[in-house]
Amino acid sequence: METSKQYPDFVHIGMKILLWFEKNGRKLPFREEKSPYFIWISEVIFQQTRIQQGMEHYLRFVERFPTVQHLASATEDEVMLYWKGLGYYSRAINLHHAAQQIMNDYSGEIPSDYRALLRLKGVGKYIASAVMSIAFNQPYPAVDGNLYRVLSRFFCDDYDISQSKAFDYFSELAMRMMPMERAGDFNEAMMDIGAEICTPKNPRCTLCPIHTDCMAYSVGKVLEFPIKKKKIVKKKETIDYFFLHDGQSFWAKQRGKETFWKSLYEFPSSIPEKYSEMIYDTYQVRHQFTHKDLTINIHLLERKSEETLEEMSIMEHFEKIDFDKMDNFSFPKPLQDFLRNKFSL
DNA sequence: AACGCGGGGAC
DNA sequence: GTCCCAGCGTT
Repeated sequence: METSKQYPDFVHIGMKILLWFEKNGRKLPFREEKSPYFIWISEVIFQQTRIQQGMEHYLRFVERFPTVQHLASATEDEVMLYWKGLGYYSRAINLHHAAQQIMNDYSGEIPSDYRALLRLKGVGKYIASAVMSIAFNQPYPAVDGNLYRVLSRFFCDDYDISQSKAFDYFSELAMRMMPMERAGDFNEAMMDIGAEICTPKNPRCTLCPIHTDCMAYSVGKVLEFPIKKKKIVKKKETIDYFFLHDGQSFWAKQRGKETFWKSLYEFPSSIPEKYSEMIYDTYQVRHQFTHKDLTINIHLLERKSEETLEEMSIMEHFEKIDFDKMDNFSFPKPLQDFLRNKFSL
């Protein structure tokens, strides 16, 4: 098979992209000084989150944890507090763990080595390549969904992106375009084109610096790419919660790390049979996950004295949380909304 | 190789 | 409401 370094036959396309990027690239805070730490954090936060959606979280996060040292020495609960609302909570747990790996194994310095980066929790081939290219200007292609879309359209390539081999395949294509001495700029430029021009729907092709070279554009088939053969199967699931409070506090418990909403807090999921008559209302909310359609029933129980509540054996593993202290805990979005709407907090 | 994991924007 | 977006860890 031909290798990219031997056949950089589309590098003139990469040059067009760089020229466009210098005038039209997004100005983002972590692009100012190219600090490996800020690049790493931004890649983890924005890997599956749009810039607009996660920017406030990013700014808060790096203000509170400005260095690897700050992040490593924080408690996991505090890290979760700054991650609250971003979703995919294992990212935060892994990020925290990786910060401690960097303290222990690399004296607090982000390693400038692809293999070493891959050993960090939460760092896969994409983030390792992004850090290597953007922070250290090494020629690694940052292959993500943007790149699949831009390249499959540019080359009119029907390679199935749901196959795991697609990563290597499109890495090869990217390397044929990349001006080697400006890998970081090239990768950032491709992300910007994918996010703002070569979008999944309503692509703004005429603004694209390479649309006159784009093979899908030339035959009017842009929207047919990329090809993804595997489709998502959505499952249904129901959760019952029992909301107990004494007017000042309510009961909650931290979730485990087995399934979704890792390490976030939730309400009791069951109560002794004899208390079911205390239910006076049920608040139902549907919540859409990518792979799951969740129905949440929050059963409100009549206000009881603290003594009564403490007697209930089910309460043993739960914490009593004051309504006015709830911001110190990380709740899933629907439970946060419930608390805010139902009790106007 | 297959599966689970969030939340928000566009329409 | 419905549809869409995506890398990483685990198994």
